[in-house]
Amino acid sequence: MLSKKAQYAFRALSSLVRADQAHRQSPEGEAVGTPLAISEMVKEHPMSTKFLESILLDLRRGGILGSKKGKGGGYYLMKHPEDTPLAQVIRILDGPIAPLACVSLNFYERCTDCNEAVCGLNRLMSEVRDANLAILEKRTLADLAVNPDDPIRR
Amino acid sequence: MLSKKAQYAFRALSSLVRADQAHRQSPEGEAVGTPLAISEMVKEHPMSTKFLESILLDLRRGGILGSKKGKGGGYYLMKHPEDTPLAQVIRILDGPIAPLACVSLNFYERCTDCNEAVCGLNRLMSEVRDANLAILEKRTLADLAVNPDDPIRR
DNA sequence: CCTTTTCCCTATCAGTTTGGTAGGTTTATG
DNA sequence: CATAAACCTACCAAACTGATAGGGAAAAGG
Repeated sequence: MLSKKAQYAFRALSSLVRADQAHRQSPEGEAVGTPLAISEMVKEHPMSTKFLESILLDLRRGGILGSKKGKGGGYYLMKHPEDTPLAQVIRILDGPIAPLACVSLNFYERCTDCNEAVCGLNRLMSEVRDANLAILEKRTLADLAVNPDDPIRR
Repeated sequence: MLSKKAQYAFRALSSLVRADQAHRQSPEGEAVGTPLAISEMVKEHPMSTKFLESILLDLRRGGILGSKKGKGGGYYLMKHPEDTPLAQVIRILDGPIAPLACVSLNFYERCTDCNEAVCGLNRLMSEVRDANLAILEKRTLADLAVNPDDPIRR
């Protein structure tokens, strides 16, 4: 199960994606977006401001967000939404995606008391990991903001 | 990530599957297997006896195992190994398989502050859930005990 | 400058979960 | 009746989770 942390992150990120899209559509749209303040995100998705703050900080340290201080400041996406897979967000906030440390690509830890080469569970959980990654590495922040009722997209 | 509880469960279950197989191959093999004592399982997979005890109790309450008390007693599988999907074991010990309660089939809880019909995260996490279930409902206890180096199976 | 607005940082906290231990009760076997 | 096993309840320390508190540092605008 995703932690509240990751869930809140995805909500805030969906606000940031929309801000990013609006920004890019404007005439003088640049690579780096107009910052969106925490207070704005909380207005859209009611939650503890301080808690969200710590989450956004993590995402910034993780390289997903940039920030700007002072009046008119806030957070913005460091890349195009399509270039940040959901997997990256989850890893920063919740850690491993794999169901076992001994099959994790990014948080690997040796299994102390099983032979990985012949361990049945290891093999099965590798399957599960791959199935998860197939989705979470392909799906990106852009997919978060999509409204399925929108007219056909290309 | 799977809890230690689920991991230990899978180890013990792999012992029980092998005991079950041995039993079925014997001349007078019956539907219900010869019980395997906790002490035997711990001999094979070193872990806290008492902790494993509580896990096996959960599996019995969950309908996966049967038990027999007294001398010569122990635990045995209630069904053929191929008839118990891994998903069932995980649900008993770790709860939901879905990454969000609002997309869980067995532990569903309404999302208080999002409209599920248009929530992007909900849609994406349903995808993840389905990918997981495709594996965990298909793979069974029988797959736990398979040795990939064995000669070709049919 | 000075004020306001914003992000930044550290510490703390109550509640829950996790992994595990202790100690005894009940039931079956020989 | 002794022994071996499952069964049950309670307890515990450590970690994690979700959240709060209280400032500090920097940018922008007057």
